[in-house]
Amino acid sequence: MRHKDDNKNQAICDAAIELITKNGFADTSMSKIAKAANVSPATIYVYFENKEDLLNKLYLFVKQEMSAELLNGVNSNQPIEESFKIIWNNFYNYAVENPIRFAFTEQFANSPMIANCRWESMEFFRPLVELFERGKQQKVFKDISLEIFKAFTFAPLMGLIKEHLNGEIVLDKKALETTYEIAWDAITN
Amino acid sequence: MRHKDDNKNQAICDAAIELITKNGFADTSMSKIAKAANVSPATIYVYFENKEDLLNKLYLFVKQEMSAELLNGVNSNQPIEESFKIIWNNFYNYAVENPIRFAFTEQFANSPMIANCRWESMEFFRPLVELFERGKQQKVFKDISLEIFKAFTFAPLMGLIKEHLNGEIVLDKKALETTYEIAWDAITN
Amino acid sequence: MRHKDDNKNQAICDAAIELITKNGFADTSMSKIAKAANVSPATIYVYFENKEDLLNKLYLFVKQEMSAELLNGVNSNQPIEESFKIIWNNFYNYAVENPIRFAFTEQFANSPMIANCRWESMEFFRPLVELFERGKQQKVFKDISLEIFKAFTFAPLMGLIKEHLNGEIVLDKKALETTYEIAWDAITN
Amino acid sequence: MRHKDDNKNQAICDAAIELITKNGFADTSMSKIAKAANVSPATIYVYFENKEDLLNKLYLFVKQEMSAELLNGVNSNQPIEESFKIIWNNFYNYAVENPIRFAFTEQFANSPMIANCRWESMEFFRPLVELFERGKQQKVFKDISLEIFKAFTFAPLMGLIKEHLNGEIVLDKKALETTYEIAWDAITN
DNA sequence: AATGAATGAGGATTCATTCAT
DNA sequence: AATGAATGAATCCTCATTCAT
Repeated sequence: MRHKDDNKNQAICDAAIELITKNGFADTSMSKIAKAANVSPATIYVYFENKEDLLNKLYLFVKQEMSAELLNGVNSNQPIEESFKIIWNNFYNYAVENPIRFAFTEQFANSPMIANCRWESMEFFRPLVELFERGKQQKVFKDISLEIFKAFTFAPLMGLIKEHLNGEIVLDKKALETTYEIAWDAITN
Repeated sequence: MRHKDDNKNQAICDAAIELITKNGFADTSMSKIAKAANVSPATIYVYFENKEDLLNKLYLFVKQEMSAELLNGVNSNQPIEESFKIIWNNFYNYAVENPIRFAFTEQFANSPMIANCRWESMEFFRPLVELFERGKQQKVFKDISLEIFKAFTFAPLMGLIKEHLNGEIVLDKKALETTYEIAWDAITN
Repeated sequence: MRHKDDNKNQAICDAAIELITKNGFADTSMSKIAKAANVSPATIYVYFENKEDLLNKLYLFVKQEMSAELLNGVNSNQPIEESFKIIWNNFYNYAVENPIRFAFTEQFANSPMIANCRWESMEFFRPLVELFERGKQQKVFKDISLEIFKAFTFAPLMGLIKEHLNGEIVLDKKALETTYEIAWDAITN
Repeated sequence: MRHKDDNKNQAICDAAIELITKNGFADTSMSKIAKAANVSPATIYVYFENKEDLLNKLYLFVKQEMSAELLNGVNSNQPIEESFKIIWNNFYNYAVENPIRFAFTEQFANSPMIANCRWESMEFFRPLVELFERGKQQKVFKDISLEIFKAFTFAPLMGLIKEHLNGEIVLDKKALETTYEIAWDAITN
């Protein structure tokens, strides 16, 4: 018996993410993924039940990876603002260093495929939610809902990053700092 | 020569938007659109060159319709804030009253299909851009770029509306007001 | 608008029946049928919903055709025996002249695909059932069920015809006559 | 060298027969057989050369088993009629107690897969043929061919059993007796 | 203008089989 | 002997589009 080849699995995932990001869901077929991954179409079905399963696992995988990067350097002994700023920069860095994966999650999140798969319900985003709660308790953050919090922190950041990656604007460190300040003011007392 | 039938055109557009929003691009074929519009597949090609053309025209059509609604009641003699607030509420009302069209544009905007089709380059969004410029000149708005302006006004609002339409939160008039205030503070001096 | 081409329909049916008879269900794919019928695979789906639909319609079509041939020359004013003998010979002639269609129905009838599709429930076989009932009333036939009647008339005949068509035996007019007499004796008082 | 495992062989055969009977040849793949037999697909190829080999061996295996049951209690010192009646009842009992295997052989026999595999050529059915010859010599049976003999004995019986197993009729001991009498009369002087 | 028929190309998935352990 | 991984070929079917009317 052969054992499953982790390289193959990774090759399939990478190929799928890249193709989807470049050409969209509609134009990304299992055969194309297979070809890009240098694998037989049938082999994909050794690792994933079907296309939907592949897509879902892909999304979860990237989100998980992203969340790990996001929380890099964060701990609960830091002042709220320090943690927040680290996350803010981590987010920017992850997106800029992994533009394809970032674009992939954005496209995925806005498709009807995973309407029911909420951000904060994911285990690996919990630390972020807890940070927010702690900030509220410490009266650092305004008394607003998590959703409004996100709406004035990550939503603007993500929008700007998208435009940056599309080449529509340049979001350099300085612009990032400006944006950070506006966001911070918007959510703090 | 007979005239093209506006009803048919409209039926095709409506069917396409609804199907795409409900099932995604990948599951929306020309035949399905035709069937949903009570029209022959061949008929679609009387009104649109091909699928890509249909999709693009669809997007432009909805965006145009949306922009008209957005500016409803706005004129350049009003104070900046009044105009802005009207637009803010128009946006909310349009999205809530046309959830399918709103979801359609969101899905479309995040797909690679129209990466090169910028918002403010569209003729019909010009009044909004002009309002922003006027606000900056009058020192009402901070001296920030249009993109940052959007990032702290429409981006948060759209995110919250999406969650509202998905049933994840309730964005009532009161919550809308709260959000408005945060946004207004974020972009004004 | 083009109108449906009866030749195409017929070509598909003929090709399907021939392939199935020659190679069996398992080896008869839609593409092979299409190729044999000189038609695109997609064209089959203009005439039939899917493979199952094609197969069922095929079976009904052949059975109907067969029943029409069977009753050729039969009328309710004839003596029972005359009618019966005509049907007997019609059956033989049909099978010998249409060996492929005959083999097709036999293969089909013994597959689990149409377990629920009973012979005599088909409208077009009714006259045969009625002949049997009349014969019983007139005390020509024994007082047995329709199933037993079939078991000693058509079942033996079909079995022998199959062997004849397979080249295992020769069922000439004389042997047919012998068989007829045994069958007739078996079911009559 | 380890021995081949008879349990595995049996499990594969049973699974194959059941699946084919339930779903037909077309829907019975090697993987499905393997899964149903709790065995790896590759394991099947330890016991059988390929799919065709498996199917043929399956058919022969069941036929052999069946013939052994058929002749149970028969010996050449009995009167012809006694032997015949025993076989008749054995047949019925086998079919009713092994409906799946019985249905399997029927389906198989009517498919083009084994068109060339004649009944009486099989070694294990020889005693039955010999009984027939002896009956003819003793002038018990009519002077008819083996095929006609079968046509009025086993063919009717098999047809009725099939309908019985399909739930279309009830073939109880009494009906079986009636049928037996008709058959016996049909083939005896 | 409008349309159902027609189609080659391609969709997702499963096939029978072999490989490497 | 036994097996899960691996696969090219084939499965059914749908696609975007064009044709003929």
